[in-house]
Amino acid sequence: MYELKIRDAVAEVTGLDDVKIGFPPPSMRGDLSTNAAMVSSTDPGRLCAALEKLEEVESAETAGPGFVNITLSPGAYAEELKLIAADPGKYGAGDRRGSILVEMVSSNPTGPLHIGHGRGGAIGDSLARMCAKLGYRVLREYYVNDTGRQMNLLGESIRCALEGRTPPADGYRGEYIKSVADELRGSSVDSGYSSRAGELILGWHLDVLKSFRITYDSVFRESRLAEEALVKKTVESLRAGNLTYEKEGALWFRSSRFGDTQDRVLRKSSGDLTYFASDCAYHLDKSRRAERFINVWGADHHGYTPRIKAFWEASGLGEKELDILLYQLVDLKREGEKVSMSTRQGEFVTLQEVLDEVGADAARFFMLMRSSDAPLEFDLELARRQNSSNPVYYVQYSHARICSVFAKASRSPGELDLKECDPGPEEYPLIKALGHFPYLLEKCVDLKAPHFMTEYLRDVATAFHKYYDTVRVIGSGSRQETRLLLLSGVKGVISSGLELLGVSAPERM
RNA sequence: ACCCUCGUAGCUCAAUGGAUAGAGCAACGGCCUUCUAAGCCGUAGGUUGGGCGUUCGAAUCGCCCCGAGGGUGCCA
Repeated sequence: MYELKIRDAVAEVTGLDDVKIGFPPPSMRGDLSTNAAMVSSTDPGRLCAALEKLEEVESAETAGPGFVNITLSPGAYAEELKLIAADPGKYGAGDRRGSILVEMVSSNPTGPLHIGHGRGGAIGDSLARMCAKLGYRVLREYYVNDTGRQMNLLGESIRCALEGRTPPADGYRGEYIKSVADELRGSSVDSGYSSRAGELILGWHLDVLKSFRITYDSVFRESRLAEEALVKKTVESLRAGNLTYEKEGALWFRSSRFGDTQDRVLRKSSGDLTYFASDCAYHLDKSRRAERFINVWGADHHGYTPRIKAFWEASGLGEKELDILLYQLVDLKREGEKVSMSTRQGEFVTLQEVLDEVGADAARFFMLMRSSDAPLEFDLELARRQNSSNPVYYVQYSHARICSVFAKASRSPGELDLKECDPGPEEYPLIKALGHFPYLLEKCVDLKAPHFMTEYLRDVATAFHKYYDTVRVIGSGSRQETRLLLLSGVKGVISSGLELLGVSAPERM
């Protein structure tokens, strides 16, 4: 954890609270670099002197326009490797406190999940895994809109399918409607088919997500809000707080006072409460279940975020962090051709179909390779290809190669002798790659950007493959134990990293 | 019309205001008698859409223009 230690030392000297540690360009001397002296107008010489007091630092020098470049001591490498090899699964784990609730996917149960839902799930779940690794208590929640117009339409569409009639013009069609209808044939229809159908489809969703390695701690149904009169209560409390007004027969929330572009209707002139009112009630209820919140939403909802944030502020919840993480939609391609994604016609490619075709490993890795801000091009052919053009195999292959070395050496990572740990310059670059893991993990969580992990794992895999190519492990005499320890460390970081992405680390390929 | 996101190598994309803008794929040329060649090494590829500004320093921040996608309901 030398990177974190050095970062904290730099923070102390410069007084900055967001110190960035980077790597100097390859042509320059030094293993780590910081611009903190420039940014904080600290005398770089003073920073160098302070850093050189650390046992992890061999030397520190000023370079360029005021960067401080740090050269690590041999002891830093040895200690880091011992730390990793002693308990690879625990390396990078943090002791952060508090609870985080991650809401993700939350699809209406009116049709199958598609690839876009998968992206939201992959981002949310991986972020949740990373938060948990840093020590937070994490809750994954699924919010289900199981009431309202769309659900009524679903019920109506099922009824039509059962009675052999054509569905309403704006109703749902497609093979899955027939499947649902078949399941419900002959069951009681006292309250229509919508609620039974919704539960059935919700079950499918949770099953697909499970095979996508996403499981939930809670499923919150919108219908519960009505049952417990929570929407009414929420609206009443806004009204009592003088945050609403009546206009043209409707009740409006003064969201524009809290940063929204306009006020929003809570109760229509028809007397019905809006979907927004339900969502407020849901967020109010949810706010009691954790200290911090992350909503993972498709970018098509971005216009909706100011009003929810406005409600959050208006309800006095501003001290609890609510992050709405938006992700751009997915362009599905097959051999370079865009795959049609029309929704109501039932022609879209479902998440299940993608999983059947490329497997959960490739699907998760691909969806996490890009920044959430960028649209994702998902090429089914590439994801399915079992060769070097597929990046997920590159990372997994490094893990399999290591397992193979241990098998060949008839040793196992758990039985190595830490006292034999004595890395030299050949090992340094690879240890340095491993040593970046704790810092990178914090970066992923703090920037809510799990895609950094995919890039990092490719870097580690590259460092490993280079090492493997030039350094012989088995039969290297007195060096062998150190090298096995290093491989054990690489194996640990790769499998931890893949685990955080929800991707398997195969022992053989 | 307004708002949001994006525009970086032939393609897909990285880069939390830093140093000579980096990877992968595709192309070309090398490396298996040795722990998995799903690997490694090398070559080539750029006016970061265009312009003006802010500053020690801009792909990143501001303004204008061009282009792509999304959003703007008393729908859910």
